Amino acid sequence: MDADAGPPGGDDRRGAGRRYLGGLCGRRVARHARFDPRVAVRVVRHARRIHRLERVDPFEDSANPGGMTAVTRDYRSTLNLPKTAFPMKADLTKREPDRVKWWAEHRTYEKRLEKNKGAKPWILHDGPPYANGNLHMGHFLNRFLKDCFVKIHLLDGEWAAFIPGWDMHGLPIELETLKHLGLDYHKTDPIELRAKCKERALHWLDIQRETILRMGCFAGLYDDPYRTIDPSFEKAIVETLADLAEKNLIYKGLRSTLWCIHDETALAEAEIEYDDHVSPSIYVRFTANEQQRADLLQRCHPERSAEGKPLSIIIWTTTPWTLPANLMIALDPEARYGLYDAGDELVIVAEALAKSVAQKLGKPLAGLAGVPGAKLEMAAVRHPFMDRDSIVVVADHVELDTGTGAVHTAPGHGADDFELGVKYGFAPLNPVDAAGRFTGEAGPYAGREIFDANAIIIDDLRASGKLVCFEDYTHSYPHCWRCKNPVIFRATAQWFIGMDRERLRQRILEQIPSVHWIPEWGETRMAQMIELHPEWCLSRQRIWGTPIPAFDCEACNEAIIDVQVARRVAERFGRDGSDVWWTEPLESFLPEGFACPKCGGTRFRKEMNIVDIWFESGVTWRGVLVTRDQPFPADLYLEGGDQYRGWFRSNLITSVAVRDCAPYKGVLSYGWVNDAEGRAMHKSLGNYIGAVDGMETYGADVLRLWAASVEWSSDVRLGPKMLENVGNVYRNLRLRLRYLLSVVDDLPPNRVMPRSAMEPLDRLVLARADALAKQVVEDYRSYRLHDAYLALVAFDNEFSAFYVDAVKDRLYTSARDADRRRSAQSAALEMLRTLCVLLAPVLSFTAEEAWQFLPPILKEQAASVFDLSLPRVDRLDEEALGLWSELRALRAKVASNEGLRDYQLAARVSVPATRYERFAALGDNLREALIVSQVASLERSSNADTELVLEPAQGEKCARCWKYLPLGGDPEHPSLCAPCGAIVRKIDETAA
RNA sequence: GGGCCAUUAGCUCAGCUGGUUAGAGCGCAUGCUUGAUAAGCAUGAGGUCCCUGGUUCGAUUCCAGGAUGGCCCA
Repeated sequence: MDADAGPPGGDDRRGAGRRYLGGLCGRRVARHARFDPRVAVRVVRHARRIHRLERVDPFEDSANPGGMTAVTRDYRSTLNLPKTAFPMKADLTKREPDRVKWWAEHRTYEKRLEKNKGAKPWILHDGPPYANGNLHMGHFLNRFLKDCFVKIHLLDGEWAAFIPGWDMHGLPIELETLKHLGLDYHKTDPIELRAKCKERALHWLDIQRETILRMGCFAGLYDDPYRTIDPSFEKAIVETLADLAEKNLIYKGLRSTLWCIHDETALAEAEIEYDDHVSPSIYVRFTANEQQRADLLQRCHPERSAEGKPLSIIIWTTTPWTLPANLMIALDPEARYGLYDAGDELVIVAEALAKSVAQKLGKPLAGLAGVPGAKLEMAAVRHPFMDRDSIVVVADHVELDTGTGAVHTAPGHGADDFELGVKYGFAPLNPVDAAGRFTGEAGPYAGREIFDANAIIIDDLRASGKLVCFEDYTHSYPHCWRCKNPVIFRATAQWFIGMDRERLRQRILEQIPSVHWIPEWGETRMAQMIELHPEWCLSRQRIWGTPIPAFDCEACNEAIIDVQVARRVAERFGRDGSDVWWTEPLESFLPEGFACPKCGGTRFRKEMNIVDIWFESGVTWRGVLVTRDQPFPADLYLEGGDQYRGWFRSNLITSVAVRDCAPYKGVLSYGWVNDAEGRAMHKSLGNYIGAVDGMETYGADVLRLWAASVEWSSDVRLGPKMLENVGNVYRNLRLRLRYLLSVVDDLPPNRVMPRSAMEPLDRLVLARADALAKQVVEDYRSYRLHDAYLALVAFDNEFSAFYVDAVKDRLYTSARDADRRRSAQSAALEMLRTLCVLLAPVLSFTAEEAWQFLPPILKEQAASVFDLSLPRVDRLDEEALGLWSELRALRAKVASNEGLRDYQLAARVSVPATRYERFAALGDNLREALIVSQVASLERSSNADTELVLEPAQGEKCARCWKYLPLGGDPEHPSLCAPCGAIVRKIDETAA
């Protein structure tokens, strides 16, 4: 027996193909004709096709040895070929906008939510995007993920009420508005500016909402979003402030705050960006007077006499303008500091840095003595140009890798410095005004702009001999996130949340482990964020925001935030909005007879600071979940990883402060969207893809599929090549849906068969589909979108190449209403439902489109794909799954057999008896699955336990079904096999 | 500079607690089909598992150090 027996003439066919193409390859055509290479490949394939149609098929010849290819009747019209109006070409950019309208008109989301009413709630609480500017692909990912998970939970039968929102106050909008309208901040009436800001923010909200809807996010949701400018939201903000005041967590105090002299406002940590900046780096002598010199020498106990040389502590700074505010010099208490003879002077610096200081001095240093920094505490030297002393203190933030180990300390101009000032009892000296000019306290520099003063101070130091050295120094320096100018530290009176009052920080840390963090490292990340959180500065000196409901006593200047007053203000804002703070007199918010709790005064000044917008978005749990009667805490917060420091943190702090409970049960974070090379996208780099551009180029569904195809728990990449890649996968998925639609097209509802009545192979494929559904649903429920994507694509492939290819014969050649055909169609219908519902959360547009092309009578109650439910598969049919994979392996073996390859219908396959028996239950479906004409069992006695035997099928090729069978049973149809003959006869009779 | 994350085929990704020839989809090449047809099927070529050490009988996997990129912070 010749197992390699293939159809005769095979070699000729290959030869013919090769001759015709003459080595032409797609890319060469492309270069020549200057088209898209993919188009060129199609051109080549088309050329081959034409060629083959014209040539004589040697296969046909061999089937009819006599060469009598009698041109018989064309039986094609008697087949049940697939048919559907579902277009092959997606035309997403054209069709998607219509679908958006369709969903809105059909109120698809509202209806589904209504249907799920009373079910278990699942609340994804929306972190508000900032209503300023167009949306980028990071926003796309954000919106897609939220939409996708909301849809998953809706399809899973839960009450997934999602309330989207916008963050609408704040400096960026205020600045954008001023710029857009060409207004001068100082000359604009606050109420007018606030009105303009509101208008501007609403303008951006509309644009962003439009974009989000275009993404396929459920319409209807967006009719009534929450907005931080809503009176009800402002009320929640002020109520929270009142609660914080009641709980002793809010206070006004002088603090060294990050301050932008350009925008004239204090900045929160979150409003700072670090960027390289060139600063003047100077080493400066702080020289002791006679008495101080004696004290220092006594502390050091030099072995040799120090004679009469002047003694200085040398400090290093990169901010000369802070020198007028210098009050102290900080040393590391444990590190050793040396007293050195530099020839004509004595200097004190850290021993570890003496070498580098010697270089700066340009003189060798000879050690005279060494002591730990602690020994010098409370010693003093003279300020280089102000008429006062600078006191030596110790601190553990002193670094010993740069500078001199003696740190210039100005409590008015640095966080560490401030803390030290508090510790040693120095009130911060702040000789700089809001606009960055020196005040009278800066002595000779009064009136100068601080950065301009750097050069003058350096010149003066040089002239007075206090300057050791000066050079440019490039380092990472904090900048204002808005205006990009370098910021400074400046001590001002601000409102704070006391992170360390009432064990707040500790209480927050205690809540963190009870939250489900995805990925897991989110837990340590958040703990870190809380541990590192400094006192939270709440106040901002701008007007586009919610006022802090406080006031100062005119008599004693006491800053007052009174719980009862704050609650009255909250009520009032809830009715009329926060403009009333500007339009109404303070008295209208005070209860009758209110007096200063400190001095009894009755005249007050309104606090005109507004609250940090991070605080506003930080109370969305209250402004949305509580205000709109949603369950608290929410099931999930879902944002980019940058929000551990932002919204995840701000909500956690305020919620624990007020309710002693995290506002979320789970937190899911995703990574950054970078370009194809993994670099951050920037408009200036030209690698930026806007959300609207992306959708107009590729279609929202392709972008949605992209988002599911990448592993977004860490950073993801996005570029044209990837989107083309995903586009191909999209096309495959679409065409499989299309094929299924074309199969079920003529299936009458009363002929839809239950699984139990189906052909064995159809039951197997549905068992496999169950396994898919089970996995995908589990993945969906645990937010593993990417795993679901992989499973769907893999199944899609397996399904198409194995099952569909096999079942075509049954679908096309059976009698139209034969049970064996209706069985395959019923399986296809079930498959279609399963695939549509599984794909709907991701490919919302395409799944809905496919569903709408299903014959209405087969849709049952589901007007939209979102009326379906995710399959609930409790138990898998393991036996069927085992059989399925064995069958696939057998088929692969048959199909990959050299010689037989590609000509399977011409073959008869004999399989080992044990195998054959294994598949006995499949009946004729075994032959069908192998796509051969005949299957037989090998004799038990043969030792071919693992071998297949392949031989030419007996009989001839039926002109209708193409299987090899005995022909000619019916004289009227000599080229047909018996079953085909009977079917054609019946068709002819009906037609007649 | 510090914390965290990532690095597997041209691209996107699998690879469970260490164990034979590291897998999938897309792309590419070749062949088949022309009854899913601007489609379908089959086969194949692609890998220094980022690098260097260490632990181990054995490392893509564990440990340490480094490189590159990213986020967050200084």
